Amino acid sequence: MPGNIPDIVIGRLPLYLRALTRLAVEGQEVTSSHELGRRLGISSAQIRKDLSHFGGFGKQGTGYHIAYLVDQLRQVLKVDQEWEVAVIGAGDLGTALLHYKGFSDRGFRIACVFDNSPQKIGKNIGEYVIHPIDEMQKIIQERGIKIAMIAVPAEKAQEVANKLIEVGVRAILNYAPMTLNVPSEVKVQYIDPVVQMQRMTFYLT
Amino acid sequence: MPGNIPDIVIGRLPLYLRALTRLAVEGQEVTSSHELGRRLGISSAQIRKDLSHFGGFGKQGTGYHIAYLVDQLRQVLKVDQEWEVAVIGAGDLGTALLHYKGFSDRGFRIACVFDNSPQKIGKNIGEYVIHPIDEMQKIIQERGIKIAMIAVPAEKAQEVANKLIEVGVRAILNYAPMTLNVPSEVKVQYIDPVVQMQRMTFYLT
DNA sequence: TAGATTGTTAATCGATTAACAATC
DNA sequence: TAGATTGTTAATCGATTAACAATC
Repeated sequence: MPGNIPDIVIGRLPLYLRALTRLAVEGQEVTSSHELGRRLGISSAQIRKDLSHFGGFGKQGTGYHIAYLVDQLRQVLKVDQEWEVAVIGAGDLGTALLHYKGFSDRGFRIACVFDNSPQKIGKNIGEYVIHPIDEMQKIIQERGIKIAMIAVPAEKAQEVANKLIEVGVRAILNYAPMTLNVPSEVKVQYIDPVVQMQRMTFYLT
Repeated sequence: MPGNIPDIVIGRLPLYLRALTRLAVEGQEVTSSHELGRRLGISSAQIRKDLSHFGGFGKQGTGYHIAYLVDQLRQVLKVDQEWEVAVIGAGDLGTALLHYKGFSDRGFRIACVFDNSPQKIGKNIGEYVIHPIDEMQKIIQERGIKIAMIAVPAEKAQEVANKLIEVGVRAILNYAPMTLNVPSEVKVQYIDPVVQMQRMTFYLT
């Protein structure tokens, strides 16, 4: 199925899931493509079209049962399980990621953290011990970890990525401000706050 | 000019700028749409088309002079100046943002930080003093700040955004995991690492 | 039943790519 | 000159939207 579904559709599903979860927390049980669209700034037609790639989740006349749709979307996105994630880099950003409480109920759990600084190796951050980067490949391979977050300086990011891919990592969230070169079977997502701010300044007067 | 240029084109310019800056650091003086495209995983035709919206920056047969193109892109994106940015929320994430050194040479400077916790107000983070959130509107208005980063819990994000917009903020980088409701003259960009990871798990076997 | 909303088809809209004349 | 690469046009491709029959 993945083969014929546009990536741009997959990209919106997590937003639907997030908004639906929020509606559920607010105590609502049923919603419609119109209501969801209004909340997300997306047309109702697009939401129905997107969802229709995966099946008929709604009922004519009434809409979508939120708990059911959440469950289905979790299955589609494969976050009805908990993925172990490795964090590379224990600077300010790595530390913030380790402290972040928002991963666990959305399908992810940070499993380990690595850094190359002798001052940091062996130290604790919350419940985590910082491992030396030399042990990165061994540990990731042993645990079968498929997802990593790169929070190292830009100059080291490509090298780290290569090593991760070598031992089976297939999804990388890259916080380093540079484009990574990876084989086609590896997915990369980027977070660079400066890029996102530069996308807005153009519109400022 | 902004009116007729697709937003998706604007979205790629910061990536071009970032890659070009990197090439310059590596000591290169000239590049081509092919080389840039290879680095970014974008077709050369698309790069030429995107740039052509703003003028002819290259020379047939030779390509683009990097320093010149960097300069032009900075002007287009309006990051040939330094924008003051307000940070709302001084938790782990806010702290990481305040410590981050990568803003200043790309057009931004954090000007002030706000939090509502009595334990944090008045404390220092690096060179910054944490201001009470009650002073947020006054300070932002006085300084004429147009850009803010929201790093508060999801439940508070909409309220904070409303207050920011009230006093003139026109660009928001939202780290809270929720979609904001804003008037059309305000730009919002989102950073939610979980959303980005959920965009990759779909493709994992 | 009357009203509401889905899932889907066809039409529209917009973005990407291919190709090439111009020219450095 | 020969080779390379731009800027631009036209063709292709893909995504969004409008509309509506089906039906809860």
